[in-house]
Amino acid sequence: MPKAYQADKVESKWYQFWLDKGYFQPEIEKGRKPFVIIMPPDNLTGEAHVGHALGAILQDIMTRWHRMKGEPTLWLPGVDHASIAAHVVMEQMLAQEGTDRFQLGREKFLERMRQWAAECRQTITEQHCRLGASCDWSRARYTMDEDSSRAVLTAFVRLYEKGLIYRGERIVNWCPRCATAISDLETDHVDLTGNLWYVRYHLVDADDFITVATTRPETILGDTAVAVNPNDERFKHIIGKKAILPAVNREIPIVADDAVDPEFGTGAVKITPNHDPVDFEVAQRQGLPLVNILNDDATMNENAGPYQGLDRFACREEIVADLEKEGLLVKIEPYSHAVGHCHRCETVIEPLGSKQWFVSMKPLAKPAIEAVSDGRIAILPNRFTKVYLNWMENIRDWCISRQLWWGHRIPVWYCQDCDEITVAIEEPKTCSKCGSVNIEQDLDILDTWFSSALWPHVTLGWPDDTEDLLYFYPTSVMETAYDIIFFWVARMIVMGLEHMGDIPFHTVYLHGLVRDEKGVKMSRTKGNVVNPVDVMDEYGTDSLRFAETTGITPGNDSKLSLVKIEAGRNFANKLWNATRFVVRGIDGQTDLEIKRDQLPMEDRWILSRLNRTIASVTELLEEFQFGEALRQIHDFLWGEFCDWYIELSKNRLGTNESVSPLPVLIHALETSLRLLHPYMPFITEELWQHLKQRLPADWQEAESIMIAPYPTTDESAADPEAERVMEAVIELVRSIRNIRAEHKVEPARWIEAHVYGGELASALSTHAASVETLAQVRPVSFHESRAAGETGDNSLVLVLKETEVVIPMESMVDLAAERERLSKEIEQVDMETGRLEVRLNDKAFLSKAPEAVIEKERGRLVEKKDRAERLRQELDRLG
RNA sequence: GGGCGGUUAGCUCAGUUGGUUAGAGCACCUGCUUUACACGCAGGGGGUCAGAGGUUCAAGUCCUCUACCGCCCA
Repeated sequence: MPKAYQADKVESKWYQFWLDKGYFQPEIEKGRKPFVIIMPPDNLTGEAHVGHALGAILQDIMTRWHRMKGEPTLWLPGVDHASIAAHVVMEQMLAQEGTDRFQLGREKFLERMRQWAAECRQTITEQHCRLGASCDWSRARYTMDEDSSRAVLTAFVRLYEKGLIYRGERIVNWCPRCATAISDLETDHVDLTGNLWYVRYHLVDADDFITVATTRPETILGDTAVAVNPNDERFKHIIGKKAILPAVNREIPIVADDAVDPEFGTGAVKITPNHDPVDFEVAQRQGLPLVNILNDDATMNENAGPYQGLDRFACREEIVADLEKEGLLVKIEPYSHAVGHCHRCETVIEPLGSKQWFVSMKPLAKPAIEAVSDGRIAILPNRFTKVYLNWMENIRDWCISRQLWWGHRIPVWYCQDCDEITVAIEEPKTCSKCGSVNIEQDLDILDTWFSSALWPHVTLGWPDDTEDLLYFYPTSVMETAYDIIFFWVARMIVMGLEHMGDIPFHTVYLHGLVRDEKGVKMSRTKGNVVNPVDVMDEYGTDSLRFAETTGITPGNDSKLSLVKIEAGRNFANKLWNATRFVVRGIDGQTDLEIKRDQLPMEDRWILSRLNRTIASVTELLEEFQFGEALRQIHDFLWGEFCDWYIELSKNRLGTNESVSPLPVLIHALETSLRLLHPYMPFITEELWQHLKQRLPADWQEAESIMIAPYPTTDESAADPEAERVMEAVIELVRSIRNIRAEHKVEPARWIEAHVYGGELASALSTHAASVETLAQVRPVSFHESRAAGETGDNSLVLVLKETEVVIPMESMVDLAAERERLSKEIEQVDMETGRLEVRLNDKAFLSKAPEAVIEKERGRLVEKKDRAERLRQELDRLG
């Protein structure tokens, strides 16, 4: 084994090995509960991003853990066609070629998309392999493959037939750049400072006028009324009269409507029903006509009269200028308001009256609310439950039609002869009512999220009753980022319940967003995206996996920094070398069985500590506390196994005098590797194989660590006595090292030490050799207690928890400094003793605190008092 | 306007049913070619847990309010 771990030389071979062995594919074992994660399908456009990597890493951790526990484990990967996002990217590419999708035509455009999609899917798959994702590629799905497409159409038809999908004329969010309607969720509201323009409308047949305020003066062209509040005394006299619209000179009525807020602007508002959701409702109540003034690209249409052909914002400027010329512009006030922007391309959206397809959400939401509120689905962290319920309880109908081409085309055909609409999964030849062949399919496609909402059951085979669907549904965990809880998670719950009659998953685990070192959200436009492949190339996959999972907590954002990645690499290297050390010891040894009845104390100690670590890590994994579980594995391996157990073992390895530490070294290391495997699969496999290769054939049955059993606790390994003694040994060594450093004793110099161990004396004395080596003390002697006057004047005395160390070392002793050191320690202990005494004299504490707590405090007090006493004696002795 | 989260060592963050003297990594200081590892070893310094009030025998942890930062919804 080389001196340092080289990830690039090691990682490449194992993924292929795992694939070849078919470890990622579960066996269907009827009667046994499987563990199932459906991977959130990656966006076609979603190039390598450490945020996606985090999701994949967490899912892989869960998957590998459950697989090692022996459960039939399925992690099903997939890719999403990302309709609108793909459009944006492809249209940019086309623009660079000086063309656009309309020039290209629908069929040619789709052909280009299919080619490009195939390349993207390849890249996405390779990235997952690099990450070590142990997902079942044989079940990989793509939202546009034949089965998925049929499922999407089936869902549409069934919902339509149940009256849960309908077509209607509504105000939708129109993105002029994407040239499509988008849903409310895809519309981001951004607070912008604009203006409130006060515009005067003359009244018909009267020398009077009414002033309205608007943030969008260009919409004046689409006004069909002015509205006032019916209770507003200022305007009562003009209700029913007519006003003249500036610029186009159309006569419009003045109506009264409760929706008008008398506090806003002048109290009179213009009504533009085709371009504002509130006005649309007013128009419905008041029977007002709709006038559309916009083309699909947000230029003004023929209804805009002289402004036809202008872009909406150019039109705004011109119309304001014209109003001013005519003396109709009363004033301009700065005004801050929320303006909708397209989630994908950040273009200002236009509210627009339009005929679209909608999902009727209210009836569908009801069971989805129940499933979460009654606990059948748990959302972690729990605070997102309220967020989910709040959204679901105020749900609005979902606009699912998109005027785009890349996606699932709406399975609806309109008869040109009788106006009947035919809704079918298979393309019909004739109208279902009149039999005419003169039918045309709806030009629109479905929102990508409509197909994503079906993902858990579709990937398992729905609408067919496949073996997979029967066995793996409902799935276990949905692991994804919290920013798509509405977009995706909520809708999956809705659709899973609707189509399957059962929840799609038992637990939703939401991870936070990965930000850059400064805490800024990564984005391509900001150029602060960390490419996981670059990190893996330089530091190895396991370093990235460590960096992304260390210190994380559910639902909280994390920052990815080079420091964490380096920490991962350093940890990997530490493990590499620890294994190198153990492996070196194996050479030639054959008797590697742990002999329980003759184990020295440090062996029993490390096994006891290992057992505690397993128990704790298991508990944390069960609670989805991945960051903390990793920290504990790390601390055990580095802080206990490497720092102490390996060091302690060195003395014994060279000799034949004592029981060989090798069996325990191997056992503790190998078990820890299995404990760590879900987090750092490559290095643990490599090291595990190094061990396996050098050990007897029957040492481990499994041919790979990833299918070896996950460590379980062993009550018989718990050994409090060994932990107590070893803690004392460690304390001993540490305090001697400390005093050496304080007195600047050269590292190579041996000093003498006498240890007074009380009831631990004989136990401690068996560690004489270890204390010698680790603390560089020789000779060292062990005694029970120190008789008065036995200690020479020129000795340092260390007063520890249960023990004392006397170091006779004339040249080291500076009496004044010693007194100060002891006084400081006494002061410290006295403070603690004081606190404990106050507590233990407090009747309230004694009567109300649990007995166990009181006992613990009593024990501590005895201990502290004892130590304080011994420290004082020592100070007295120094005079 | 409603809701949520954060504020802990110089930096990044842990600290989950309230119970020892609040931890880690990095950074910093002092030593070290100790026969696995300088991607390392040993030792050290560094925190009024944002502020105020409250509940409790006991509060970083629970409650209320305030400040600042961030997010979501309308």
